[in-house]
Amino acid sequence: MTGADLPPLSIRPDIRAVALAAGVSVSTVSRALNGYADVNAETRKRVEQAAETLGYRPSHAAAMLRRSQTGTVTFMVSKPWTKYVDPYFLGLLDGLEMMLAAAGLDLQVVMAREFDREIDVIRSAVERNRCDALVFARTRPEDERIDWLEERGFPFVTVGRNNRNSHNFVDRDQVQVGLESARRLVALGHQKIGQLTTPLRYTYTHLSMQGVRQGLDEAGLPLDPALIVECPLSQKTGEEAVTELFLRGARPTALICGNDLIAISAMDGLRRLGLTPGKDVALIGCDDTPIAAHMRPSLTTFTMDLGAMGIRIGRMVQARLQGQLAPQQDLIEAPIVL
Amino acid sequence: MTGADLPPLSIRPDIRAVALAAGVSVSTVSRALNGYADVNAETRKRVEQAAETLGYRPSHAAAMLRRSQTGTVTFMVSKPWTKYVDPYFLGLLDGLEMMLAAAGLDLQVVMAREFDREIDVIRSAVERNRCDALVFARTRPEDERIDWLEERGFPFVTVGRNNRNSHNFVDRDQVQVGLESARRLVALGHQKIGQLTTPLRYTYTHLSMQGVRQGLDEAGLPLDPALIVECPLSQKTGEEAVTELFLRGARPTALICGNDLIAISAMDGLRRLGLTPGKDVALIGCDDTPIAAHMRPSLTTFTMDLGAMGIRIGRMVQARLQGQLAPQQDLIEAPIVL
DNA sequence: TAAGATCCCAAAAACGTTTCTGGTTGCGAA
DNA sequence: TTCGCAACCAGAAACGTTTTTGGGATCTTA
Repeated sequence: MTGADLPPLSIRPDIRAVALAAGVSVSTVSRALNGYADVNAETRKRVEQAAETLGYRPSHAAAMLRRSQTGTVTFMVSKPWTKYVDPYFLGLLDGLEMMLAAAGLDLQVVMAREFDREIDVIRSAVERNRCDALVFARTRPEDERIDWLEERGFPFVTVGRNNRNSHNFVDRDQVQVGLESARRLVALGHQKIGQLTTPLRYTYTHLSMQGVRQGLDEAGLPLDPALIVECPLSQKTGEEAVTELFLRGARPTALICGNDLIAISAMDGLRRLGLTPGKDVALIGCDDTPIAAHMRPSLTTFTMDLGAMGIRIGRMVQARLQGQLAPQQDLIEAPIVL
Repeated sequence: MTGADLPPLSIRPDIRAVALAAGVSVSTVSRALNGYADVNAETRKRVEQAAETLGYRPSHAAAMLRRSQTGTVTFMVSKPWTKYVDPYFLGLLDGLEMMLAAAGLDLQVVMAREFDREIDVIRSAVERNRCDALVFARTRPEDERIDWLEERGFPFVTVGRNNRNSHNFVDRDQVQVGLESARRLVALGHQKIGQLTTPLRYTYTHLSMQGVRQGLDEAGLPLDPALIVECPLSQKTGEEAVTELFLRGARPTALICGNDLIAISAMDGLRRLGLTPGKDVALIGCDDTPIAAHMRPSLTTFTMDLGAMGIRIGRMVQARLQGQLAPQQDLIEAPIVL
């Protein structure tokens, strides 16, 4: 007994160490711990016991190398639009991470800092094999990201649709949102209803506008293009839009806003013009940001269970990763909140 | 020529394939591509050329297995407090991701959904060897997470301090914030200055209060404990606090609020009591959430460059990962915004 | 009792890198 | 010429799993 062959103490235990301790082979340990069927119940217990007492943690890298997968899904956030639309982001991430963690998957976050780099970021992520699936939002009617991924058969889920909708997505029922907005304002007697829309490059903007159009149609009201302004995603976006609107002589009595920030900054714009928001011009928002609830006048908006949305995305990712190829698509309702 | 030995087409090329194409050994390819010195310039060029034309992407899993590291840093977000403090989160993540990406590191996000699970989440992350470093916020004076990690020598950076400060951290200069808040209100003639603080379990709350106390001292004003209410991180937090304050008979003429949401909901509370925020009771916030800028009355608050903060964190992580052991600590200023 | 089946498990071959060890060249100095 | 040294590179041994292959028991069935 020289002691030279003693196993090193307090070092991360191998799968070999577990096998030794349990008195079985390495392969049996692997099968036992991974829940394969062809291992005796008692043997499995012995292995689990050994792993437990040794504090064995399988090496992720090794497992992933062998299985040739990564065990992570990547969420790409497009920076330019998130700065002012934060709440959207975290709630979603929360639900998503919960589902993924339960499935043993990691969540990675990458940022696309410029609009036209989004495709590069995606390409890099999949070509370097850093993830098994992708999630991203702000889809466009013609979305090269979707095209590229579909072409390659790489798993992904989007928040929002494109004009083909042959892939996995989750989306708010934007048409319904637009429709309800219009109906509500019509019911209040408004005839000249304006729209401060989110950027037109995004699909959801068009869907929302489609809903509004439908609502106006129902009421026999015309759709006046002069009452529509596209708003960029900036801090004072609504204020500038309102100014532009009234400068060109349009006099809406109500405004349907693409999101809460547009609505809230539009209020500033109205005040600057000497108008009282909520009285002279009715406003309706969309998003239910936490702070919006404290605005005066209070803002009517549409809420959404982002956590639930994230969970559904997580489920879709999982299903897709388990080989389910038929596209899953989910529209979630966005109840109005006064 | 049977064709049987033809290399398979359109399959992910090996490092072996590159070696073959470049007419050099596998190890040379590795050293060439990883920028080692002992490889002839011309050879290196040939290797890079071959890798390029083959579209070679090294397998992350294999490299990480061999190097026995993960190439990712994990950001833990504690859910309970983020729901209403979103902006804090994304800006930080943005800067951090930028630095990490530049260093070839991945950013992973995990959520701690319950307060007392934070340590479990951290333990799991490091024990399962899923990351090379950790980042988290909401530090407490006695923070078991910090203790645990320090004990183990695992690299990490926090947003915020504990009562020992022997580790890497980035923080806003909270004392300064409190001090300036108090000075400002004192200068406006206020004598009875209340505080609606963030939860006392966090270090930054105490630092901020310390600053306020210092400001009051300077002016020879007493610190009245009856004017202080601790606010949980909820939607109506400030409103409830104000109600409690006035119910117990305290009549502050100014309120220093721990964050913008507290301040904004406190306005609601004041209105409910028949008081006019900004006139009857002055308010001062902290955080500069994007929407707060549109409040009426407008809110004085403290801003912070979160992106820069994230970048500094990223730098610290990198330095630590490269073996720099001396703790780096950074206080960033938080200018007041009216 | 022999012949399959069935149930477990061991051995070994991957997975694709990095790094350690050592060997071959070419060159200047002894 | 010989030796030593530097520069460059090849070979092979890891890294820690999973999965394939195959084989020895044990159990059924005829």
